[in-house]
Amino acid sequence: MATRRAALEPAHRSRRAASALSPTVVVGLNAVIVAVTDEVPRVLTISRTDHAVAGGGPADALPFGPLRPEQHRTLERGLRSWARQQTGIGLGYVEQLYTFGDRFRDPRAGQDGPWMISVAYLALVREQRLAGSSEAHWRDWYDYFPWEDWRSGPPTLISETIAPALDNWLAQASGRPALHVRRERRDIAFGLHRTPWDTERTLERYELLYEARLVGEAASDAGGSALQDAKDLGRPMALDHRRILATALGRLRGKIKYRPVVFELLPPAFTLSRLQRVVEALAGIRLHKQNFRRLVERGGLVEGTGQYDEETGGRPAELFAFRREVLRERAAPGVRLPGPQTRA
Amino acid sequence: MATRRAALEPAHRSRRAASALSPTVVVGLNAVIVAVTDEVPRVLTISRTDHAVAGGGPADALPFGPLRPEQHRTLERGLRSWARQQTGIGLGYVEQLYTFGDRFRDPRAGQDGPWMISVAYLALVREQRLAGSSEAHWRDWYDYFPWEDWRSGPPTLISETIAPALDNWLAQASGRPALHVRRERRDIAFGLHRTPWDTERTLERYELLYEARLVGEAASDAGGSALQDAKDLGRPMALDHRRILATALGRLRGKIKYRPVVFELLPPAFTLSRLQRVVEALAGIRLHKQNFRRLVERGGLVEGTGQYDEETGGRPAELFAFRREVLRERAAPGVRLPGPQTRA
DNA sequence: TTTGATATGCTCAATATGAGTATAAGGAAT
DNA sequence: ATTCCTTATACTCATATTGAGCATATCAAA
Repeated sequence: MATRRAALEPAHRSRRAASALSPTVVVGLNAVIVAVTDEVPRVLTISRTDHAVAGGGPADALPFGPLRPEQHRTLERGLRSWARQQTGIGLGYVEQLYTFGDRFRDPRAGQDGPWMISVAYLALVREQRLAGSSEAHWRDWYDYFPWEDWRSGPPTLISETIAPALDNWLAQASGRPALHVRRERRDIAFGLHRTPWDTERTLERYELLYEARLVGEAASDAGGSALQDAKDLGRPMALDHRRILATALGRLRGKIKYRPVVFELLPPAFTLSRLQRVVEALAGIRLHKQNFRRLVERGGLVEGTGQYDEETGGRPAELFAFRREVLRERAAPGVRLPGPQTRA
Repeated sequence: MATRRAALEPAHRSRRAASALSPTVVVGLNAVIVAVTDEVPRVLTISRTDHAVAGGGPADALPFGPLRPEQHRTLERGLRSWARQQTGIGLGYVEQLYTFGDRFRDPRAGQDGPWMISVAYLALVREQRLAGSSEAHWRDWYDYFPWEDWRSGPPTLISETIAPALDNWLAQASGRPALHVRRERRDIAFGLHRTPWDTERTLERYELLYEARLVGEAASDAGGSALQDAKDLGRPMALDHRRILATALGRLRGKIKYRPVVFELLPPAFTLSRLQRVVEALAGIRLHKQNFRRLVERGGLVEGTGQYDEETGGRPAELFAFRREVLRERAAPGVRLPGPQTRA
């Protein structure tokens, strides 16, 4: 309420002045809605035909809508509202990801378009059927980032396509220092030349590919046609939505290690194998089974329920549940990852 | 409100159309600028008299300014520009923190005010003299969060003031389940009842104190006078700036562990003791010296320069430098913290 | 009852960590 | 020059924690 003698204060004047100085900005809200089923991490996308994309065809987009100050009491509520409208899903766990503000976000608008900034959120849900009408689909996250899935070993896509293409990009560096910088970025991002693969550098990798014009969006953003020169690695998305998706993947991969967020993707009771498969799906690597089990069990993250799942096809597996008390006991209660599995 | 769709503005058609759908939002940019000197972590604040604060007096504020789409090419550039203008400092390392969007951010505005969202950034600098004119000051971070500094043991402030006050807040819970929730929040946030102190839960702690009306802002936001009933823990700030600061502290405490950001706060060459003191200042705890040294040295994070600092007052200390190659070698190259020091 | 799945237990060497003790190398006080 | 302080740096050692894998249990299907 206007308790603070708002109307009379000079501050009021200055506010009007302020907004005269700061023209309209449209705040967009984007949702990255994630679920995992059958070992595949999925993200909820909308087919949008009304967006200017390379080729003019429809493109995958994230659920999205502008903030409506008069309706949405907070950013997060606005986001939930848009998500429900466009996908029929009510979100549970939601966290803010990042705010993207780049004048050239929307290639249609150009210099004169309204400034658009996007506040992106990550939401975790248990997969559910999508309510009728919409054009929403669950898609395999790795359709967009095929190079991120190392569960069956180092992707040949990297060694056969990406690495050579980046060599080319390297060669285009102007000057020795620039070359050195590019080489280091490449090696660190893609784990080349005895650098370890870091599962969390998803954004760095996507942005590197963008810069090297190896993803479709790079060509179309620059006004060119995507279909000709770009190698088109992975499935493209509308606007900068794939960048947002890359941010989300990296964040989620990091977060599962120190906060018990995986459980948002699982039913209340689950087998340790299932838990492991969900973690593997997100992290994009395989883990040593016995050590994984030791880590989550002895780390106090889960506890057996005494119930068993008979559907395993082998020895029945005990059903476990998230152990809430761990929040009191450990400072960073997440699924610590054991070293990756070496042999089959 | 006059601010809505400022009709006289030279707005482009497209922008006007867009803003018909989504009314004006002012995007604010806030900077948390951090430096560490002499074992004290400092934050750069501005004394603002023109803000409505409890008591009407001047309050500390973060460097702040609205986004100016026509001038600022990106959010980050806008931020740098405001920071330079208000503090005279050119920022180096900058990272986005969080976007706060809460209709009631500015208590003066109330329901009818323009929606204001704030994009907050964290910047790390080496402390420097402040250019003349401004009302900028370096302030001890712990002036705002005295309960966060555990370097000389568990603060008596917690046991003597906060814990009892929170007991009171507990008692006000309505119903058994609510009580249980509050008790768990309290214990986890403040490390009470054999729960460990988690240095990174700074935001949780501040928000808990806010909810329990133990910080000045809580009273003034609700329209009351701060000075009477609130215990006024720590120095208050304008608007929700202390919440932003709490977010920054938590983020920084987390980040030093897996990214080599501390070095942004240090000169190129430093002794291990100095490095340790900076880390301790940020983390708010003391660390075991020999183990700290082992961790950073054998972790490949630093390398000796062969130079020595003679000013130690004891045996001269070797000067070390950040070892860039570590970025290639380790996935999460940060200053891992050894267990806290137990004895003096 | 054998085979093929899984699940779950257990071992053992290699590292890493927590918590010190011991020694080195300065300056200041005696 | 010797004795104290002071800070830096080296080394130790018992105790976890990890990586890697073998071994056993328990189901279904052949």
